Amino acid sequence: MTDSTAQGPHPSPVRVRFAPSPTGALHLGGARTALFNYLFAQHHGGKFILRVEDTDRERSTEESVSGIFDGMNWLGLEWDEGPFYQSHRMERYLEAADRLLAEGKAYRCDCSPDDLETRRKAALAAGLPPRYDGRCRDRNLPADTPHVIRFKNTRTGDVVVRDLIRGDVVFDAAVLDDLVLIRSDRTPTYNFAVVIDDADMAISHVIRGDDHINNTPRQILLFAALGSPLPQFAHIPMIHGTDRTKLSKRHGATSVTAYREMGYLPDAMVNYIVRLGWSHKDQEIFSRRELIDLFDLDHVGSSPSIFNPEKLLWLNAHYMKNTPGIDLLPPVIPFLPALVDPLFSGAPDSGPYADYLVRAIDEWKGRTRTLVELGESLPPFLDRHFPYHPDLSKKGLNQESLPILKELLTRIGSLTTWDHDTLSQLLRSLTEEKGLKLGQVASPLRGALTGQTVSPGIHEVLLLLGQQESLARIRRAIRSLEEGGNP
RNA sequence: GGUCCCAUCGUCUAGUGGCCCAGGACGCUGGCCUCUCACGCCGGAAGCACGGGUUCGAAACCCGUUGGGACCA
Repeated sequence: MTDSTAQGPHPSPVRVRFAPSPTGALHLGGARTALFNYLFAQHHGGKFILRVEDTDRERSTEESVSGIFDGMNWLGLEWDEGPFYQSHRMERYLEAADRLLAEGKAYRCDCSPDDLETRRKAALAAGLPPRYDGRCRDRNLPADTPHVIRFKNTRTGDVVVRDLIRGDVVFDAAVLDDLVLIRSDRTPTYNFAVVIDDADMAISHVIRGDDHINNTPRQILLFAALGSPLPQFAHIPMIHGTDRTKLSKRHGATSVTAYREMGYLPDAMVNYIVRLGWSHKDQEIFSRRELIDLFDLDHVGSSPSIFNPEKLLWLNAHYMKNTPGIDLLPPVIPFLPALVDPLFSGAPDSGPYADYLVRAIDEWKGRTRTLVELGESLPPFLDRHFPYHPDLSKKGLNQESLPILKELLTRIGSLTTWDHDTLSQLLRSLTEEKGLKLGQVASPLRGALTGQTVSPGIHEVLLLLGQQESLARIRRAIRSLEEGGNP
């Protein structure tokens, strides 16, 4: 295996993590972060760890947790370890904070929010940065008074984030605050819990959204204070909506499972989001195997990208067309409408019904872009009672076509073989004898067979429906024309 | 407001100093194929934000400007 990261061979086994806060569904940005972590782990033969950052009990919900798992499963992003929950590790954070306290690397602080606010404003007014002034640093407050635990930050020098995607990002330590590690209610803050977890889980590479890059210098200092080895960092750019702001609910469907409901295939989704920020030369289509073989951090771009639903649609159409009908059957079943007079009885997932459906899917899948469209196209082939499209008389299914339909009824009825060549020859000789173009026969026939103005090729439609059903449908159209003028 | 990041067609991107008066893809568009609709194929319009450097040479390196974004407050 070749190593492709900027900093040479990994000194330790590759262990990456996806660490969502369960405060909503798995959205496109989160899914891409998870995907990049998954692919990186797979590529390097490492481990992909799932960690639920649910320390915010107010905003975290069970629904979000299961929604995130659901989304990851749908996309096929299997994790090797976890899920771990931060809410189950509260004792661990307290213990780590106590150790820092004992080592003089942290201190208790009882400044009230009001005090803090007053001093912050005063600092601002005096033209100073509005950070914590360190009042409690050396007070050695007793443990039995209400307090927060703050990190005793270094105040001089630079903190350099050696980012695999952005290069070195330099922060002035003086602008970093004495950040709170443990709140007065004994819960850990985000930055503290993350560092403890990443250290405990021996994470080798932190691959996450670049909305976290400003947190990184603080985290680096915490790793150092803890005496834990520093992981490598890779901050990937955000995905934006069309208005170029961070993707959120305002931009419409942003959860990945919403796309499942809209009839998208998980492989198309994966292929789309992997190309948002990552590329391999000019290649657009990647199999899962290729992704694992080719993925690297070197070719992750550094500018944010905008979600483009049109391209996702195109990719989905591509995957629909290139997926065997048999594999499209299970996912399309939920999109089939209820039928009035079905050709088959029973469930559509097995037996002759399933066999027929697979053939119908194979005829249609190249003309539909989503499972929703596919599901909508199938009913005329599954149901004897379909309506006639209002444009059909214009398209040729009208009084003038009556003789042709009757001729078709006779000739098709007398066939003893039923294959593409026979049907093709039948239609060819009929058009030649009558001096017609194929369209003048195919169009009314299509209307009679399907009630639709568009369909797969006329021979394929006949083959699919079978001789008896085709004849029944032609008879129905003739009757309807004779009785009602137009169908 | 502070800190940090970003900047190639409308969008996703290739590009790691000469192969680029910039390549691919989506979308748009002209045509071909054709029984309908798609698919497919061939063609077209469309971009290096701006200004300075560095260099024999800059989309690429540096500085600045402008614009955008994220985080914190």
